[in-house]
Amino acid sequence: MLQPPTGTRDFYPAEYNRLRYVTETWRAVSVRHGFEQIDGPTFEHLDLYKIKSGDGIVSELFSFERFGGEKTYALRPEFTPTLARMYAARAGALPKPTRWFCTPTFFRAERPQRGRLREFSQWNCDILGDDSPQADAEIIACAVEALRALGLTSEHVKVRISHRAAVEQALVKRGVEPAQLPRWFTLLDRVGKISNDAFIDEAMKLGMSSAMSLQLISMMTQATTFEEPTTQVMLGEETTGTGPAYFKALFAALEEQGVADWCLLNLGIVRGLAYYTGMVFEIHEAQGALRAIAGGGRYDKLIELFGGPPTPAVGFGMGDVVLSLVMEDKGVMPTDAVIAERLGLRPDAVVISNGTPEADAALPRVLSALRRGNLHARRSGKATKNIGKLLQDAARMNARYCVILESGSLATLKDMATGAQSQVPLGEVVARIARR
RNA sequence: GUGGCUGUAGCUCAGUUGGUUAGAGCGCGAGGUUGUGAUCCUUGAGGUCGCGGGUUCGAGUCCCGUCAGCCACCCCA
Repeated sequence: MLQPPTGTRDFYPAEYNRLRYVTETWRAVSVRHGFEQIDGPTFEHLDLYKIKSGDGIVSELFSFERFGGEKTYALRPEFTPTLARMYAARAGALPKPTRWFCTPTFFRAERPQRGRLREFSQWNCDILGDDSPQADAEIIACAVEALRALGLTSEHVKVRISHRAAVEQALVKRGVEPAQLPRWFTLLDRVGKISNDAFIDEAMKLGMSSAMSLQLISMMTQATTFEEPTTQVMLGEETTGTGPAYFKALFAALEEQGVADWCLLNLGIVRGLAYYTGMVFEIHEAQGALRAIAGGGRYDKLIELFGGPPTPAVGFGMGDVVLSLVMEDKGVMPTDAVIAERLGLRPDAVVISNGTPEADAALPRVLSALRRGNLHARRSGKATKNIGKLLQDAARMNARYCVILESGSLATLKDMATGAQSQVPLGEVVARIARR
């Protein structure tokens, strides 16, 4: 049997509904938070992705040339370059701030694993043209509210927040030269993955004492709430100037938006490469299982890099794969029937015949009258004339009503939830089932 | 991309030290009984045992390769 390509998924109806449940929740939450939906091409010029990520990105992409063509394209592995390109092209005409979201599919040529596929859906939410801590908090709150809407709680998942300036400050304070900072960020990203001894070895090669390194490890691995004294001490000690003031404002805004209890300060969240300029965050399962559900932060230099005007920006991405796994692990993924109902897919009526020629003849007419009346109407695909089995089929379809045709003019209308039945002339069936 | 584990029906799994036409439950289809979602009875379809080689008189079972899934690296935009 032919298999789908590595790391891709077939979506049969139940799986497709689960995906839609997630993506439609993303969309609804985005709209409620004042974001407008956009989209771009599924593939871009390969060079677009080198601008932000360098040549090293190429091996992670699905890139291709058209037969006989000369240009090299790549399936989109992320949205930010497209967003930056689109924003830069019309920056002068766009409102400040601009709030955009999208929920498309992306493609990465990585080796698949649990929670990591080669094709996935990802929600992106960005605020462009607003450099305030309130904007940072709104971005975090929007991500959290989607998780809340999907049934997750602050017990299930945690937002871990860091700030590049705070981490840089901590490094500089321990004698690190600014030119060495990129190498340090790479090393800090490995805290927890390599042993403390291995970390200290590497740190000593970069010229830091083991005592200082231990302090650093401790700071990077602590995840504390904002109220905790250690947090205040850490922020007071490790950051200067706007640092403590920034976090105070951020936390106040998170508090105002009712998501502060989901959030922790964890300076160990470095978020890989260098285009983040300020606050960075990741959302993880509370015990640290799986990969990040979402990640994002502030990238104030990126729009310029893509040829636009200087524009502060903050945003995040949230993929469907890890999120769905966490929802299933936490038992908050609704049943197929509940999802179908929430998506508006529950049949209003299933029409069945009692097997007489008159009723059989009336069935198609009743069915199409219901459909013309803007109702979701089905018939059973079963060949049997057994009323019990046909009702069972209607129950399986989770229909609101079953219309049992008794003759060419009369039907029994059964409310499938209550079991209540009544006799109804065929001409009144649509009106009786119509929702008010 | 590197290394390891796994692979029997749509799903969950049986399948003796290699031995006849590879099984079960659920699900799916058809029929029967009861004019009401249940129960029960009968019955059908669906597998070249992931795929391809090899060893053997004989391979679902052993070996190699390959593909896919999972795990650890890597990466995480």
